[in-house]
Amino acid sequence: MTGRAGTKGVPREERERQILDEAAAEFGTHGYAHASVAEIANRAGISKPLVYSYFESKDGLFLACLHRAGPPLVQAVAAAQHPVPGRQRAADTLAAIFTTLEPRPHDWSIVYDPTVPAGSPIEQQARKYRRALNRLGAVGVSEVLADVGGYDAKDESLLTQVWFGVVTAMVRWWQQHPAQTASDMIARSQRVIAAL
Amino acid sequence: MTGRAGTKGVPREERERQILDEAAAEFGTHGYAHASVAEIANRAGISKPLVYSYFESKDGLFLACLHRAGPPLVQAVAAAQHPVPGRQRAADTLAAIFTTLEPRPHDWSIVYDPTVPAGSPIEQQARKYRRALNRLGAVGVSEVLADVGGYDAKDESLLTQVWFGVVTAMVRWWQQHPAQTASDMIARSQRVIAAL
DNA sequence: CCTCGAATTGACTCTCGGGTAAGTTACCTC
DNA sequence: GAGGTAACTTACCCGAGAGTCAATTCGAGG
Repeated sequence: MTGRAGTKGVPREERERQILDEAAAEFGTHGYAHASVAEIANRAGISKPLVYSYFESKDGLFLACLHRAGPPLVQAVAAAQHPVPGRQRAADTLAAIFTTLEPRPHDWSIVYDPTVPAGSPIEQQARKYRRALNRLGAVGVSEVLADVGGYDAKDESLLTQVWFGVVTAMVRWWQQHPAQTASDMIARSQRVIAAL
Repeated sequence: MTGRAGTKGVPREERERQILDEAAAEFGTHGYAHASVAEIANRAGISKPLVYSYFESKDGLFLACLHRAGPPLVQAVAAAQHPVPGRQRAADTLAAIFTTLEPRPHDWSIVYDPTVPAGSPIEQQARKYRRALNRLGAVGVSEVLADVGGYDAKDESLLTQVWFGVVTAMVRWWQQHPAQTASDMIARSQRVIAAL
């Protein structure tokens, strides 16, 4: 933005962090396909080639965001699975997700970005994280369904997708109400779950 | 695809219907921003300029899809609102939605397409339909919340968003399992709702 | 059978965004 | 203070996709 070339004294590590933060926000709001690298550079106050010099490509940049977002989520959700009844387990899982997402709520949208090109390496990586989360979610789901009985495998798949639809909806709502803290969200989600 | 110009004897009205069908599928799967008019033309077995001669622009094409998708949904959902307890009302509403969506499940994704450019006329039109559906959904939501009490306006907004997240998740699941009929979906959704 | 309009196309332009080449500034070291 | 290197930029290339133009074929009236 200065118009002049030459270093500004910001070390690579710190710059990379700034870029990743802005990229996560941009990818999270517009999705991979709509996000523009130039816009990400703008937000970070630098120029496009610097982004390309640190991360090789748009894919590389997204992948870096993914690798920062995915593992903490998987780990937190796995740690939240205790043998308690369905509603409580759902609430615990949501609490773990909100806590993990506190620094960057957009990270969820990155893992569940529907606009990444099918078959691309980034889609495969995202799918790995999603599959891990899916497996964890399916446990709670089948437990809930088993209580009532009379269901088939497709019902299970449907309810799992509904569950992630619920999480996604809550996270998106959070993104639209950034003033809310993670604790606020946990409290709200508990009230909402109780109402069902 | 013939390679030759000249009429193929298909009257405008029928061609428009074909184009709209393919456009709905394409917009529904890839979203407005990713959908390519050339690809829509391909699927319909015609060339791009014909699409532009019937619908003026990509916006015009999307708008036509919107106007075919929105009103039936709003009307069906409105008609499904009876003064019954929360769970039952949700099931009724879902049944109305699935029935309306039977010919083209992608129509839901068109009304809720997150990739339409903000501020554009098509976004404003889509927002109108969404707002209508939202108002109807909010009635059921506030009723559900009132039963337990101790909630605020933000909780209401959150639960409304969650409700539409649930519907969207179910419709998306349907799109991935096209062999299911509307009746199948209604039965599944009822089982799932009962399990909560 | 001749013309007129509707249906239809190949081939073009223009813009936008990913990606690159080559150069510029500042600091650090000897 | 003369390199060398890390942090930066401007200016460009190129492919994809929206949108346009001029021509071509066919069927229906006179």
